[in-house]
Amino acid sequence: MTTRTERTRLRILEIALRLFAAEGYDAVPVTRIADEAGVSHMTFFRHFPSKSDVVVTDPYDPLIAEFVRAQPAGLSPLERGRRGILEAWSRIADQSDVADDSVRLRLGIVATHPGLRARMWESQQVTQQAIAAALADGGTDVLEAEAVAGALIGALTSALFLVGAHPTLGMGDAVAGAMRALDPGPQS
Amino acid sequence: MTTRTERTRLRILEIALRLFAAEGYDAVPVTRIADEAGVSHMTFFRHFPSKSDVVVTDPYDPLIAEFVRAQPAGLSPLERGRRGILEAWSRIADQSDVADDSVRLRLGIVATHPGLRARMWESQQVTQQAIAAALADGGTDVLEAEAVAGALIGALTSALFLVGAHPTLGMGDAVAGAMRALDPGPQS
DNA sequence: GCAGAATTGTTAGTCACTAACGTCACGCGT
DNA sequence: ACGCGTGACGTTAGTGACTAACAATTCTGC
Repeated sequence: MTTRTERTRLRILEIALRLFAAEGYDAVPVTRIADEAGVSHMTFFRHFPSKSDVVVTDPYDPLIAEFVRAQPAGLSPLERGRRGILEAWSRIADQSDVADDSVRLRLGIVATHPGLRARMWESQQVTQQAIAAALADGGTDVLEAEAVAGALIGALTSALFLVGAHPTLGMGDAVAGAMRALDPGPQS
Repeated sequence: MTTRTERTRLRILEIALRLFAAEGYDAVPVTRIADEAGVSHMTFFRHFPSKSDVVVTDPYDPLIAEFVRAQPAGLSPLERGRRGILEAWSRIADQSDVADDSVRLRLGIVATHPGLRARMWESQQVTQQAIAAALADGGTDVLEAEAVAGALIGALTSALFLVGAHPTLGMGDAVAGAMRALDPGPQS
């Protein structure tokens, strides 16, 4: 049951992504997208609070934080975060359609544009804060929780940008590789 | 020998920071800053390419990458990065004046503003890329180098935001704490 | 003091985004 | 099937960041 709102939103989104990919993000004004979608620029902004949201929005679940919270308290904060993200990813990868072409297309657009990279990082901050809160609730002190969460999101974000820049790199491999890079290896 | 350019730049900077701190970043238009500094808005933009540069610019040296590169090749990439940043920081802290009040003031303004946080992260990306390149030159594969660099900058950035939000937290302590959070501890 | 160079000002314009308010069409109940 | 209320959409007018082109000013070396 697709409502009218969803249809309009999707139409705007597809046209915008096509134009951005073809002509470049900065070269395409919002009015152009609105025109080609047969709507006014106001309608565009009602569906996407800002131009960049078209390309940056995907609900990278605060569900990640739940998986972090679920890790055994005996582990170091970094290790809890690592494993939480890995588990969350495998859960997400199951219900596929996340690794679909639209995501890759968006990552491709974002990866080449510093301002959009920053916007994407900004959008990940809610996840980062959720992870930090999960760790801090587990008794980790605030500075360490914040630093670990920042590191995890930083590594993850870098990996996703690589995916956008490298058509041959799979998202699953990238995420797994990023988390492996933070693996301390066997502890003494 | 302070040139005219430097004087004008400094005047704009001081007035802008004062206004931002007093009334909020979004509430102060560029024209207002220009007026109070006795210049036109064009002069503002000639000294600061964008409004946010006033608050986000400080040359957090690509010197960091040199210290990373200088770490022994036997260590893991993460460990090389950790130690490189720690050494770079101690070197920077020596020639003081980095930890001065202006930096804290700017961090305070940035920390409360999501868009500015993103801009600051964006400005750290040149350092991140330099670190990634340093690691990749040392034989680390690209994904791991990129992920580690992202993690380091992510942790560092989070720590700096905490400094901005917490007047009692010292910058040195924050940086040290952030790096400690990524310490794998004694390896087996 | 004067020529040339660097710095700044003026003006006019583009684009992202917002507020207020009017209008129309969709889909719901009857 | 048909009206009617609500939500989706349009229009207009405006603000603020930022740029280009060119004119005017101040500064500096000689």
